[in-house]
Amino acid sequence: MTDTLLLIDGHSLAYRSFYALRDADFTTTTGEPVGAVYGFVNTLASQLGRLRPTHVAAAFDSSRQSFRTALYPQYKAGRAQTPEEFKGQVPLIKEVLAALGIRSFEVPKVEADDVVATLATAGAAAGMAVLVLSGDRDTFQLVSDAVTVLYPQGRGTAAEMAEITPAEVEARYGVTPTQYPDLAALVGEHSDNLPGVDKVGKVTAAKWLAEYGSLEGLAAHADRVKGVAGENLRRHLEQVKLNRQLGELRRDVALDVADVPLGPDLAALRLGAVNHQELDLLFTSLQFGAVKQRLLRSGVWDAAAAGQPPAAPESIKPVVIGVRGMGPFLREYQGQTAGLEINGRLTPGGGEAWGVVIGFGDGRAAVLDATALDPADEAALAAWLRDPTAAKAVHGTKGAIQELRGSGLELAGVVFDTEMAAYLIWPDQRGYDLGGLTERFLGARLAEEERGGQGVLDLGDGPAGLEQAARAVATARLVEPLTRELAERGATSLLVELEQPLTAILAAMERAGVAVDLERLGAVRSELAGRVELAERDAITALGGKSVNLGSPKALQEVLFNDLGMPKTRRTKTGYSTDAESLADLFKHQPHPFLEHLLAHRDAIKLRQMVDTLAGSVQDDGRIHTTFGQTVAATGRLSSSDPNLQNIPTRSQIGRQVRHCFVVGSGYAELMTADYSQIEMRIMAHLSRDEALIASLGEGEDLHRSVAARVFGVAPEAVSAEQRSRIKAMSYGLAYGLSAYGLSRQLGIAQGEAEALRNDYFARFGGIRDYLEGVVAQARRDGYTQTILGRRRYLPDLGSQNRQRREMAERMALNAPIQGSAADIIKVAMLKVEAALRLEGLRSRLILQVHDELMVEVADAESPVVEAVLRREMAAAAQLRVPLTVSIGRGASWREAGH
DNA sequence: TACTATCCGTT
DNA sequence: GACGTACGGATAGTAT
Repeated sequence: MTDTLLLIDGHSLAYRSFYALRDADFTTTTGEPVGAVYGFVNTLASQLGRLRPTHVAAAFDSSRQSFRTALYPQYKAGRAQTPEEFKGQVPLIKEVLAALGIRSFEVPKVEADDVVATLATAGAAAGMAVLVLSGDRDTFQLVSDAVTVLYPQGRGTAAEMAEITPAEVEARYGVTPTQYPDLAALVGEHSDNLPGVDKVGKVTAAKWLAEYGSLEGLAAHADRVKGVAGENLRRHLEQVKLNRQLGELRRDVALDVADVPLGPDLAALRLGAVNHQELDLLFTSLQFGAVKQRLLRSGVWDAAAAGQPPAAPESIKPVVIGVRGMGPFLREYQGQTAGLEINGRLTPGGGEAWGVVIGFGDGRAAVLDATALDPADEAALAAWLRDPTAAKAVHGTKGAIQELRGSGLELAGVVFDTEMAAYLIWPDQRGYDLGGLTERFLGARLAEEERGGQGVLDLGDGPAGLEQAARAVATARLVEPLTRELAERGATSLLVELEQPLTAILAAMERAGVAVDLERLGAVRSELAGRVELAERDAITALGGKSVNLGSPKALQEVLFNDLGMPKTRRTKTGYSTDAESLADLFKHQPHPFLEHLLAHRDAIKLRQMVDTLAGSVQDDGRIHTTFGQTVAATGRLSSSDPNLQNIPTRSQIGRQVRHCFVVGSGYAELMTADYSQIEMRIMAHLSRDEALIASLGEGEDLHRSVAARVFGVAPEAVSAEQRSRIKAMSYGLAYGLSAYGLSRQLGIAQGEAEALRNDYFARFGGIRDYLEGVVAQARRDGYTQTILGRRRYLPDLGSQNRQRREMAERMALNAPIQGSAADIIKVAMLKVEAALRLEGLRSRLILQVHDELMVEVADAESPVVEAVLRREMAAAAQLRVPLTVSIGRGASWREAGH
């Protein structure tokens, strides 16, 4: 099988993509233009899939200056300036290529074409089939039996690629590829600012070359050429010779690939492993949702892997043993950490397990059908699973706990969660699939199921269960490299002492759930449904009977900006914004009743939908069981989903009615919530050591009033409501990296006024200013921010040339230590509270966490001691330079227990 | 059916 | 032209 080398003229392809998509307003939500990157990657994806190369490289121009401009300063003169939006995208393209394991070359003083020519020549000499992807006809001189140029036909990124073979060059130009530069020199190239011979096009040029063999031959006999064209030739001969010299591609460019006697080391260009982490990160920031799948679907990396054993990842092909051998098998590996993989399914607050796979680093695995074990085996398995001294590694412990628990099995002794470890290493990633970790850390791939089936496992040595077995083995093998990686980042104790112990608590909280009063929920629903109808009727009336889909931003734009002729609002990707803030602005200018009814409708319909979802989430036990995400939020917070119980309304009256539907369950006396008061400002005080802020956080003071008093230089009692609310917005804004502009908008004041407020604030709280400046500087230096427990967030964009990306990263740097430290603290508190509740032998249980708040379902008569536990343990979760204060609420519903 | 865009709830 | 973090989730609209 011949190796195929694909060479990409990066600049040419990127430029085409740029112009093809520049009018499409192809930007991220932060406004960064990414059309060229998108077009490039898509073209790459389709061409890789079609051409299936084994080796790939790309070349870029290093600058406009090259040996050609040195020879002929007017070379390519007159071309428009390279647009800035384009320049900014080239590094991104290179980053994508790098993540895909594709080398990019950029060599000073030569153009991308010369690099391509050098590699093409070397590839052909090495017996490879060479494909050159370029929109520059100069590359036609490279065409040979071994080298084919793929030349885009027409515009756009979906353009067909013509395959330029020697025959195709002949057909198009009537010359051989070797003669092509001679022809080009005669005809000239307008875009390169190279004038050709007047009256000479490709037909005449080809005729001459056929007659004299080459430009050299033609020049030697120029006097014999007849007609006006002949005269023009003689007059322009020097220019033609120069053209020829400039058009010749260099094939001897020194490249930073190890040179072997015959040229560059092409083995280095072989497709290898994709850096999924890097790629995911890039595509997330570029907001390329589906592009990765399209890319990887081409399968060339898989092909590369299969075709070349030494460099390619090997498959983990476990040796699967049968159930009968389980006992001896486990004894054999006593003391070693087992990889545990559960075959099962999750349900709200629980799950079920039907298969258990136990694998070890040496590649052997036991595949057990949990539903068909004989009693002795079942007891042995259950004992092993719950044995805290039998060390296990699991990818996603919480899921395993829930599935096993649903089948009556207890899990203990998990010493390492590979998913959690990966999260602590790269908290910004979207997900942490085991296959990706296996590739990244083991250079191997998971063996795939050979027969279609999930479901019940075959016993023993059949192919079924192979994938699970491979996953168990991979999990065991990942422990060592991940442990090393964690240690290097100082995250070992976060994993072992914080996150892993927390997992069991979260599992129990999910299992417990929150009781719901469905009757009450139904009443709220009715009220909301009434509001929806009323608002809809009123809205239509306000439009004079015209019916419109109030849920469609597009339809609303039509009504607002065309029918009603309202002034245009903030621009969005698809038109003009119709969000609540914009509508409020419109109402100020033009108080049309439609706007009010629209807002009322939106509120009501959203809430009604939320209520419906909640009602639908109530399980047979009358409770809602959320799922907590422990490896989702980049700052270290938990997330909640299916349903999300961390965004239940609390601000509006009707919203609080929804909270009133979450109630204490039967067998319990009341709900108790415990909030950290202003935890983010306390962390700010701790981290900044600002004396004034520390003083403002003294016992029993109203923080915002106290800060306002200091900023405005008045007594706390003299602070007006307005002053207090401005300072509150200012304080919280700071923790998020707020700008003067943002502050002015939020407070509805002039930007200058906001600026002045900010200056006053910092004049009194200089420590905060110094801290905030320092935190960004340090993050830029270290590459990451850190929380009080050493949780890191890596922010490579702090060094970005792109201002929007950089400023976004700066705000993340400001916020991550604060939000993340708060997350650390409440996680510690959860461990301490749980331990104390168990120690005191209480039946009360943690059931919810909402970032700075814990909810406990309190058993009869336990209320005082639970309150004491919450106050004591939450306050003791961290020793800051200011006290951690906790406020407690209690009642029969969340609303009553709330604050 | 899968994905993006917009909007909005919480902290 | 953008301009406060971190999420989950709904609907509408479009692409496949």
